[in-house]
Amino acid sequence: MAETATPRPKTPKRLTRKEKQAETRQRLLNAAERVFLRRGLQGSSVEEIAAEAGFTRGAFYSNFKSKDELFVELLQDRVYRQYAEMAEQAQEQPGTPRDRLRWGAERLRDVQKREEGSWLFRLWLECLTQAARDEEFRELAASFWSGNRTLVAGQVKATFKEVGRKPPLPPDQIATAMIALDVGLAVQHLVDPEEVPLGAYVPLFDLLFGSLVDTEEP
Amino acid sequence: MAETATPRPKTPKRLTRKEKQAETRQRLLNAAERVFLRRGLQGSSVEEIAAEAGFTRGAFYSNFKSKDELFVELLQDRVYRQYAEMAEQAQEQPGTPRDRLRWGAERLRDVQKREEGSWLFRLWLECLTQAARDEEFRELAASFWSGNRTLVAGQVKATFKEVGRKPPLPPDQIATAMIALDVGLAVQHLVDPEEVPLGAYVPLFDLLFGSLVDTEEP
DNA sequence: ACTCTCGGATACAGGTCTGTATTACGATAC
DNA sequence: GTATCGTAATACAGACCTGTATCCGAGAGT
Repeated sequence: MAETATPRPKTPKRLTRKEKQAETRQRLLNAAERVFLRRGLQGSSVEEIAAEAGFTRGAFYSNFKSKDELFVELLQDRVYRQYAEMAEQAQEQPGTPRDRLRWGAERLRDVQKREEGSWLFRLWLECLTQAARDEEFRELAASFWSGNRTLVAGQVKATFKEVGRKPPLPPDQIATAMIALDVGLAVQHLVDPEEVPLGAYVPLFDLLFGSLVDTEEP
Repeated sequence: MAETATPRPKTPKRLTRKEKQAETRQRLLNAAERVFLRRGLQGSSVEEIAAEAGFTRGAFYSNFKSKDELFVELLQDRVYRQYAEMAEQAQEQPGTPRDRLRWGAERLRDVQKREEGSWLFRLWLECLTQAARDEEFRELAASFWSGNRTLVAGQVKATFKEVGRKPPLPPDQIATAMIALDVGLAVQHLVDPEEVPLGAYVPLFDLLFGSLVDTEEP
């Protein structure tokens, strides 16, 4: 019904071919995520990924150059989407600096709580391990965290300005510490969810960073 | 010539056979460490490990049941040795609680600085990634960190008692945070040594945890 | 309708890995 | 000196994986 209503005679459905391929690509990416999670990056075979998506290797190789390439694309897609979203919302949070800090901690906690976020974290771990040996992956990880750090550092700086205090350390070092706490808690929670519950996120962020941004000195 | 000089007729050199095998084992472990570091856990083959040690697969299989078993033994051996040493020394550190905190941060930093420690950390990462998918590895990692956490928590508790203050959060949560900071900094440093230098360790630990244990409130 | 194109399937060549089963050789014991 | 024992070497069977090269069939253009 939509076709006849289209006024343009030139491109009624011209994308069908491309669209179909794009869908294949997406199915491969989704399948790859599942396979990577259960086999690891090195442990996954192109064959299994293709099969999981309902294709053969032929489809894979006509869409991607290699397994690594697919992995990088997958990770960038997923991670940037999630973080961009969070960064956006952070800007417009109301309340005192400390409130905003707690809000941020809650969000980081929720990311781990949601299955989707936990998957993502595991993929990151995969990337990290590869990064320990492989320059290309190291740069990927570095550029991602560098961007993140800059972002957080910006917020830290702005916050100190807002409360009219001088940061006790360079903002990017404080940002590094916040990221470190996030990563470190996530790692420990992954390994031992009982002993390191996600509930630890908020009180710890509040305890360690809260006093830095309080308007009042105790 | 040495034989005739031996006074004991019963056990002149009875261990030679066993000792030799023990050496083979050690050589395999050392070789495995090197191979794991350049290929990863999954990426390493039994063949390569054996070859690196100057043996064939035959030697491997008559000493270990599987690659995973060897890995676990390797990691436990290396890690426990290092941490045990540090924990021991920590007990007998002089100075104020804050001094001891800084000393601890310096030690954690130095572990990453020394090549040996950085290797160890990479092996841990390998284990961690495996732990994301494999129950057995998860338990290994969990038990290790659990022990560590208990240890640190004990120190935290004692320190608060010493300065006569009540911990703002349960000691084991604070311990979790300290471990998290260590892990998180190490990870970031691994990926991007320029942006996250090891020099950040001491000031950050001091900033975040120092005020908790000061005898004087500001 | 008639080709042309290209996404995906299939077949193939070559390589690597694991684990076991058998063997050889050197050290111990008698 | 000879028999024994056990460590490590070797041979082998089976599985799996990667890339490439080739083929087929369904949209797209005319």
